[in-house]
Amino acid sequence: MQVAKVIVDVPSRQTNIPFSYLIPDNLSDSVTVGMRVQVPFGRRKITGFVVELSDHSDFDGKLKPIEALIDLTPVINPELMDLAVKMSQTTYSFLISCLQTMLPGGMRTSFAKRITAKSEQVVKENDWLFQGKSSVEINPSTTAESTTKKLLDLNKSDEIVVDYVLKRNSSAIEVLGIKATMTPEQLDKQRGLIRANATSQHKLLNVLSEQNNAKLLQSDLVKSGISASAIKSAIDKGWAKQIKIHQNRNPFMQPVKQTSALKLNVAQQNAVDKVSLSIDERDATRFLLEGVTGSGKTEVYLQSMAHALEQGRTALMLVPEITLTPQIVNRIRSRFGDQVAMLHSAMSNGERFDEWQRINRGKAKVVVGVRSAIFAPIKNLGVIIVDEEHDSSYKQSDNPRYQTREVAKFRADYNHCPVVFGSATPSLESRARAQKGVYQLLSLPKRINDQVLPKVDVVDMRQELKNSGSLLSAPLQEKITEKLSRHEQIILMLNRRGYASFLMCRDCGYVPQCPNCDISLTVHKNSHSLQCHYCGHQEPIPTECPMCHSKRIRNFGYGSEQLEEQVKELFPDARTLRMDVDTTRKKGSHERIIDAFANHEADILLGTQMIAKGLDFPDVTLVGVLNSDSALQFPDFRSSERTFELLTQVAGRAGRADKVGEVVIQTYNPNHYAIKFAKTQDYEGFYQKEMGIRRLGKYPPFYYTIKITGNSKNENTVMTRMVALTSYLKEHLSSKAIVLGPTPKMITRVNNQYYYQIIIKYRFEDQLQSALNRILNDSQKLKDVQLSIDNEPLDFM
DNA sequence: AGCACGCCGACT
DNA sequence: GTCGGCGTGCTC
Repeated sequence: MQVAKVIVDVPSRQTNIPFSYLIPDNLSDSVTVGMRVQVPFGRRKITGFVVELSDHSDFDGKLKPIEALIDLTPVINPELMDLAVKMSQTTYSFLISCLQTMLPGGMRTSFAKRITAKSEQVVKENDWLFQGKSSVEINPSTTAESTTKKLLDLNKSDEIVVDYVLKRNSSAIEVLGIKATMTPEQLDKQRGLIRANATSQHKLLNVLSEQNNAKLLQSDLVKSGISASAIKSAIDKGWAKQIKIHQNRNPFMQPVKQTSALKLNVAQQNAVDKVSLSIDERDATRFLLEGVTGSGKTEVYLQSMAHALEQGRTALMLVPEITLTPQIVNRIRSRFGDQVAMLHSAMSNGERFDEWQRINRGKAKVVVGVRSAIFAPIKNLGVIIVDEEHDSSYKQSDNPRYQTREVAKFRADYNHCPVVFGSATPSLESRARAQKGVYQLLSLPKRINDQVLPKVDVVDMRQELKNSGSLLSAPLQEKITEKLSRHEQIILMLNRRGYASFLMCRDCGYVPQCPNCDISLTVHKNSHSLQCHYCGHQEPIPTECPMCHSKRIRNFGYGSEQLEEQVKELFPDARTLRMDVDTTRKKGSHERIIDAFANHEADILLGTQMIAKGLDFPDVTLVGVLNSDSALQFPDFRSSERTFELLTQVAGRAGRADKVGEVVIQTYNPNHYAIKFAKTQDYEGFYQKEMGIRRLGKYPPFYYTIKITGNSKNENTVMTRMVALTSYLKEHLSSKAIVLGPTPKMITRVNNQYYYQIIIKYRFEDQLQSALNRILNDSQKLKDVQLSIDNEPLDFM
């Protein structure tokens, strides 16, 4: 008997165990661990991952056979299989979720329900469903309840057959395009029929007649300034027809010039030597590479990776979400050429699938990517680089809540290779480990070419408030004027957390709240609506106060939109660019804004955090942080660390070329240590001070932490359950463990669900994992409260 | 998560 | 009497 143990694609606690299936004879040679299979499960058909092959099963019932193979080669290799199991244990999440997150998005398969009528009569009677066809496909997750009921009836009366068809939503390599249907002569005549000022349509006519036989990509046309509506009207007017183009995807836009290794300074050379030695000796040393912006960390990464390749091994480099710009990728590709594969969230599903496939086939020797790239199926790793290791995007915020740094260590152990964690402002956890000798510390103390650090001014906004109340302090305004007159560029950053603009009645103080959540609604000017950032609720902006009917209901607080308005008022001649979630929502718009600013199409770039990181504009000589301390307002133990990090990062943006940069930090807490150390760019000073505070507060890195969140639509139910959990935990953990709570979350109600949390702080608790698993299992039965566990949460909020 | 079975209220 | 509400439990 040949049996495959399968983890089925049903994310629930009861199905979080392998199910046994018979391997039919025709598949007996092909089924391997790590492949996905199609199996019957109850009445349904679903996908699953083969996790083990065996000659027997412990299940007493009758085994069903595997129906089909989805993959011809394993998609999860043995290393990743081990990792998935370990990860599901440490993150308290389902094994199936871990396996799924390892695959590139778009490779997920799902089943569509196919409804087939048993007779012509049935088709006719149910035109709402069949619309003349004898068989239709239905997506189970988007089917309305009323439809489901009707289908059930039809099924009962034996009028239809329901089965399932596999839907593979990967690699849709088809993109929209158009092709001319008229000859150039005919197109010429069309010119007379459209308005002279319809520039977009004229342009399109030119392109159509010049490239009369070509298949034109819609995205290329839009890029060259032809509007989508012009394309649409071209199709309507019969100039061209819409076609689907099979595109050979290549995520790298242009070819890059080959570059070679740069000369290293003493500290850099030392770092490269240490890492190389560790690669040669195949030991899984963890390095912490600490060096300020401009100290040449990237060159150390590149030469370490080059060394791994020389030894016939491979390299994996991780960068934070927003830092993975074409600039960075090109720098890596210029060194390693076509052996580089890139995995980035801004790529399309299809592009990522292609890159993943190249890696899985062993065609790529270097992988560069964001968080999820840590699961790239690259074999024979020689070195792993985690750049900006403190960055919060390395922790996944939903299940499985893994920390990329920890996954990197697992893979390093498995491959016997070193990991290099690099940062100008390392996380306290990593820096403390370096202190204890768990990580090996490598320092790059000097900036390349002995560039001077920018000059940082701190402006006390409490004084400024008395004077004007403007967002921009007088000293900052002066500096902006000065830089503008010299045609130098400026970056203004607004830390938007908690500073979104809301509506308030000037007469009675009423602030519109979200009906589903405990939070005020945010004003969105461009869509002219009030929106809730937590549940997505939208409503129109009222013209009068619903409470007191006053007309004096106005914006309050500052968003980047308000900032832009104010800047335009104060500096009418300056050209501004805004970069925030609103202006970067569309794919590629992020790059477009960066390029535009780099090309001096604007004098002032303003926006939120995302402009702080990784960008390199040599002509920026002034950076202003308008509300540097808004993070400090948050009651969270990491708020100082975040503030310091952010300010240090932004300061690094100013004056990287020959010009000395200036930084203006506006704050209401000029005496806060995070601000003071940021002013002098003194990471080590900050580290010492912050460690003292963490020790006193029994926070990480002195204690490990776990956050348990519970939610329910009834506030009392969650509260009682969480109180019970707290006493259970106190009973089952040692007296040294600290169990805090339960406390309502800062925003207690979201989407009409009430959220409460418990924090556990501990050092050594061997009973913890089993206690938490028991809690999760029990909560399966009592499903009035939803529980989720976050191991080493980023915040306690 | 689905999907079915099963046990109690308001209706042709 | 039955249709249908959703609580409970299983899926190899």
